[in-house]
Amino acid sequence: MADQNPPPANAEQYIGIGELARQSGCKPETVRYYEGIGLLPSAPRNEGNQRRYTATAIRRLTFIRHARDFGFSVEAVRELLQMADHPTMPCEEVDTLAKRHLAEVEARLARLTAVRDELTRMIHQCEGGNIGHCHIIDVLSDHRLCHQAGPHGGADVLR
Amino acid sequence: MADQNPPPANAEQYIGIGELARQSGCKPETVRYYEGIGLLPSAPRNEGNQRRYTATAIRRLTFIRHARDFGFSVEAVRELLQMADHPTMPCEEVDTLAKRHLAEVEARLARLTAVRDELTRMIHQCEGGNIGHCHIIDVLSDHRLCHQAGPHGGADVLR
DNA sequence: CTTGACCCTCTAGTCGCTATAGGTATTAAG
DNA sequence: CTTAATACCTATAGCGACTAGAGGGTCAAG
Repeated sequence: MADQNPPPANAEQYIGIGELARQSGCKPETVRYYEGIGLLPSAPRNEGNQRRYTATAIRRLTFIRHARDFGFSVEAVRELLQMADHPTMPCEEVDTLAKRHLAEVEARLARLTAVRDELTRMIHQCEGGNIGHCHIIDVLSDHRLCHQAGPHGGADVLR
Repeated sequence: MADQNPPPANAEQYIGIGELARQSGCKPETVRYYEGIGLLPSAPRNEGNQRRYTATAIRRLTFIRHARDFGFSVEAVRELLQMADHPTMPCEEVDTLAKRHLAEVEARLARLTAVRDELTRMIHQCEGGNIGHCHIIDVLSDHRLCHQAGPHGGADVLR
C-alpha cells in the first residue's frame, strides 16, 4: 500500500511510472528516456527502487509532451523548460524560439504542399495500362516532367 | 588516358563515383550506402578497385533521388524500382503505392497546418513582459488553452 | 504462496543517411 | 621521374527521438 509509513496528511500523493505515463500521454520507456537525457529530474525511489512521482512531475511531463506535439525539438524543449522555470525573466527568448520554430514549420509546409500538388498531378494523369506507359513512373524517371522548379524537398520532406 | 585498351568506339563511357554523385545530385557516401542496401546493384570495379558507372546507373540513381525527394521511403523506392524494371506489368500497384503515399502526405499536411495555426495564435497573443505572464508558456503548460482538439501531431509532426 | 501486473537496467534496433579514421589509387604539375 | 593534391576504398560510429527486447526484481491480490 501507499500508507505504510506516510507523512501525516496527504498520503496517496505518489504515483508510479505507469500512472505518470498514463496521465501525461506517453510511455514509461519515454519517461525513463527523458530522465536519462535530463529533461526530467531523477525521480525519487521507493524501497524497491521504483520511481515515485508527484503532481509536479505530471505537470513537467505534460509540458514536455505538449511542446513535442508542437514539433519543438528536445533541445528546444530543454530551453523552454529552463525559461518556464524562471517566471520573472523577460519572455523575449521564448518568443524568439517560438518564432524560429514557426518559420521552420512554414518552410516544411511549403515543401510538403509542393510535393502534394505534384503527387496529385501525377496520380491524376495516370490512366491505368502498364508500367511502360505509367505517368507516375515517367515523372519519377524524369524531373523535367515535374511542374515544380527545383528539387521538391530534399528527401526529408516528410521528416 | 582511358583509351589504353578500349573496346573500339565509345571510350569515355565509364565514370567514377564522384561524377555519378554530381550528375545525380547526391553524395558518394550515399551512393555507396544505396549499393550497400541493395537499391543500386554492385558496381563493377576498375583495376584499382574503384567503382565504375555507366549512364544506366545515372538513370537509376536519378530515379531514386527523385522518388526520395517526393518523400517515398527507401522501401517504397525499392518497390517502385522493381515495378519500373517490369514495364509490361499493369501499373495498378504503382498507383496504389503513390496514392497511399499521397494520403500520408495529406495527413502530415493537416497536422502541420494545425500546428502552424496554433503556433501563430500563441505567438500573436504574447505581448512581451515576463515569462510568468507569457502566453506561449501558458499554452504549452495547459493543453486546454489550445484551440485544437486532440494532440496536435504526436511529437513527430515534423518528421 | 503463488500469480500476474508492474517495474528495473542495459543494450540494441529503427530510418536514412553522414562523418570519421586510416588506408589506397589516380591524376596533374613540376 | 617524383611529388602533391585529389579522389576513392572499407569499416565503424553517430545523429534524433525514441522503441523493443532480454533478463531480471517488486508489489498487491487471492
